[in-house]
Amino acid sequence: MTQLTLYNTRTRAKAPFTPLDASNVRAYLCGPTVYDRAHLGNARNVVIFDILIRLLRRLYPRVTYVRNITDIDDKINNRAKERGVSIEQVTEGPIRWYHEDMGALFTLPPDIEPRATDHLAEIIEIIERLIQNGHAYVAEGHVLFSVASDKEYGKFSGRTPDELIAGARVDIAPYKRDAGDFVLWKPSTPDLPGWPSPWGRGRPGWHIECSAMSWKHLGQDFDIHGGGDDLIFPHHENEIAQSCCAFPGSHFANVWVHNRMLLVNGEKMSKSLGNFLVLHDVLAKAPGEAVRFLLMRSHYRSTLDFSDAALIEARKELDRFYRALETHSGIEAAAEIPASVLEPLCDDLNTPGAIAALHALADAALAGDASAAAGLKAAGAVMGLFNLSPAQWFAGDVPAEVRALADARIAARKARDFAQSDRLRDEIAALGYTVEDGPNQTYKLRKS
RNA sequence: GGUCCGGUGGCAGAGUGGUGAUGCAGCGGACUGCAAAUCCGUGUAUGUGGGUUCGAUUCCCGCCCGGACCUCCA
Repeated sequence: MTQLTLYNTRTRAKAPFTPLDASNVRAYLCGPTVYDRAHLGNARNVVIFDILIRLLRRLYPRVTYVRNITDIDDKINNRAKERGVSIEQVTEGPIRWYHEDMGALFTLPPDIEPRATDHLAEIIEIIERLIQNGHAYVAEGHVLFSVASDKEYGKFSGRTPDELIAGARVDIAPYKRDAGDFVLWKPSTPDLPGWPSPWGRGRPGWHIECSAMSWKHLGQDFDIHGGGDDLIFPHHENEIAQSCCAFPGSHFANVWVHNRMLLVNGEKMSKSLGNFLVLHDVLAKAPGEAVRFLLMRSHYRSTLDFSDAALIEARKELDRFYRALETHSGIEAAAEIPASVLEPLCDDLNTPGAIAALHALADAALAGDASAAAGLKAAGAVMGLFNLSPAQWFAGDVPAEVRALADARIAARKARDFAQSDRLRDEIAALGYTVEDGPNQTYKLRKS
């Protein structure tokens, strides 16, 4: 079995992956805060993790994949207040859209998709433990984590408490003992959603829900925790602090996998900059698999600058793979993933390297090598590619009108009326299709 | 300001201490009524100045440029 190697943010180094329990690899991905449509950056994160999960499932008998939904959040509260509706009414649409959009990218659903609203008991228990352990304190109705109580605090993201204070750009709440202390629980006014707690009616802070949900579903220690690299600080630093201090002796996640941010026109795509591309809009102008492929064309730890040109290129590359599969139509995927693909994937998810190997397989398949086609299909499965039949990929459901024009064109060609034949080809092109002639008066249509 | 990452051909994008993958685009050719697809051939690159080395794109240092985090963000 090929050994999987992953870059671990915690150690800032690549290392062979060793599961805590090889019979059940446990992984957690920070999921969406559901108040809006998912954007393309969310998609990169989920697609990359999807490939990791597929790969792990090839390498280990069982993988438990947990991806949470954060449905408690001030932005959600604000929307609910603006619209005069419940938070459930705010989150219901975004959750459905999220599933639809991620499904369109052929990402696998997680095994467990816990919601913050279902884990108040666990959240409260962790906070109580932290207070008991002397890692948290109550102040003016808030419960705060005391960073000074945790000598490990800051190590993960590579910063010192001094740096945190120096870098603080926000007003420091007067009830905080240290500038870096963060909220575990905060009071809710009557007009805001709230839950009963030993500290009064309130709501959890931002980071605690992930500590609670990963604990509930994966245990105190688990294998892999993923997310975008903008979450390293403060989100993941705080998750580690909360979980490790609540459960002395535990180490929380073993390996931390962070993908780099997606850029648009050379700038980070973010909600605060307002330059984010809504995934749903991108999916409207390109096939989901092309979007997926685009997101794996560069290594997950390097920046990816999105452009329409890149999206077109991604689609063209997939065309070639589908053409190779088309020449061996109906072929079954090989039982084994070709080593030329598996090796780069196992080397810290080197998807561009794997794609290069895919091209070599496609070349061989186009030259008539059926085993290469079977290997291509197997390799595609672990990367979440080739989900459609070649006919679906190229043409989808061809309108009858286009079919009729193509049939008429074949008739014209039979009669050697090439002027008419070319006119019909132009008409077909105007409807968005390209017609390719095959042997013996056959043709193929594809979307142009 | 502090911390960190990166600069590879027209574009996208890997690897590697020893003549620089892969794709897209381009060019020439085969095939085709013409195309499309496919096949064959083909040009162009390691930001910059030093250092280490028999040899550096790869390691080290300076410089320039770009990006990220330090605040809600995947």
